Amino acid sequence: MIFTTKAEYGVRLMVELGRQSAELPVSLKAIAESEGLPLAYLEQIVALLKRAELVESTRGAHGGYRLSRPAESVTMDEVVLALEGSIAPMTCFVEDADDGRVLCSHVDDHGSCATRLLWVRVQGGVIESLRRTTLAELIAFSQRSSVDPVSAPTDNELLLPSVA
Amino acid sequence: MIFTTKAEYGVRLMVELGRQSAELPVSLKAIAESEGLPLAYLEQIVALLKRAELVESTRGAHGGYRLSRPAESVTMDEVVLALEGSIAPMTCFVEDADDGRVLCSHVDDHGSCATRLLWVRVQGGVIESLRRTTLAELIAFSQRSSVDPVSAPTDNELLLPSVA
DNA sequence: GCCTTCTCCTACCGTATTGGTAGGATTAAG
DNA sequence: CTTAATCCTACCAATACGGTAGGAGAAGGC
Repeated sequence: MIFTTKAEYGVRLMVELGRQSAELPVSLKAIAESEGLPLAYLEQIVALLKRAELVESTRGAHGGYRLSRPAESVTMDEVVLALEGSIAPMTCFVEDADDGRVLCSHVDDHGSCATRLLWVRVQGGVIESLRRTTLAELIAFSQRSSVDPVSAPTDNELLLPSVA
Repeated sequence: MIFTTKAEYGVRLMVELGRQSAELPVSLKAIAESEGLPLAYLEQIVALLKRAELVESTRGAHGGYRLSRPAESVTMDEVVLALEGSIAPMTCFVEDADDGRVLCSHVDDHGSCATRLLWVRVQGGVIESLRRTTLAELIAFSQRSSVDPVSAPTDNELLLPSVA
């Protein structure tokens, strides 16, 4: 599995925020109910989004969360990165902050382990497909399928960005 | 993390097999020693590769494993799929064998959950980057960097297939 | 004021998966 | 008949995942 439920719930949370008008904040309770997700867990997840400055909050009664920026300018690699912490294909893929070297258990024998080429490409593929997708696209998609479930697009259709 | 050590060790195992001449089999013990991996664990992993008919084995003394096909014709999506079982971005991404429908906890309210668009694209990105890479490429890469560690290519170089 | 509705913070916890070990049975070469 | 290998299956410790629990602050409504 590539992503955990943090990414799943967090993205759905962002979509729900985007469906509302950007002015008045939405409470987590409302989102938890409409999405059928546990409130206490959503609280932890939204904290990650706030730390990344993807959402803003107002406390107290009638408070809640709203998007910091318009959904069109939010790319999903930002969102998923904030939620998952990193997008690494493999445990050994921990970049050292100093020199950016990729650590690997097999680093002493060869210059770099044989699988490095592969994981770098995979990581690139994931990040690129995330970056090509904006939050606005997901919001449009969710509205489309909720209004008319029958017109749900095929997987092939999904692979092409709707904004060419 | 996208992949487990099964994929890591399994790919390295395939690379080691490819480095040898394809005729005489290589024992797991030799690979375990040269790669510094636990033998008993490698046995389980190579069983996955054998089940997928990516390697063949001969039992008894002087036995071992060898590639079933030339490394040029082996794409890494086959290998990783055999090792990991599936390449799914999310828990809800379990295709039912019957109708291929993607299950999702949120499937009852909307036609499909809002994140489906995103996960389909990510899955496509991963599989595509795996499929563009052949085992032969990894073998060539491992020989290159073991002979001359200094000439290790940059990450940008890695992103482009060496066979255009 | 003070009650309610929110965000915010942190500690805990059951369960499943991961990353192995252990022990043996089977097969073939010398 | 010993040795070197594949094969098979059960077990196990640690970690991460997916939450719960319980509260402490902040802002409106009355």
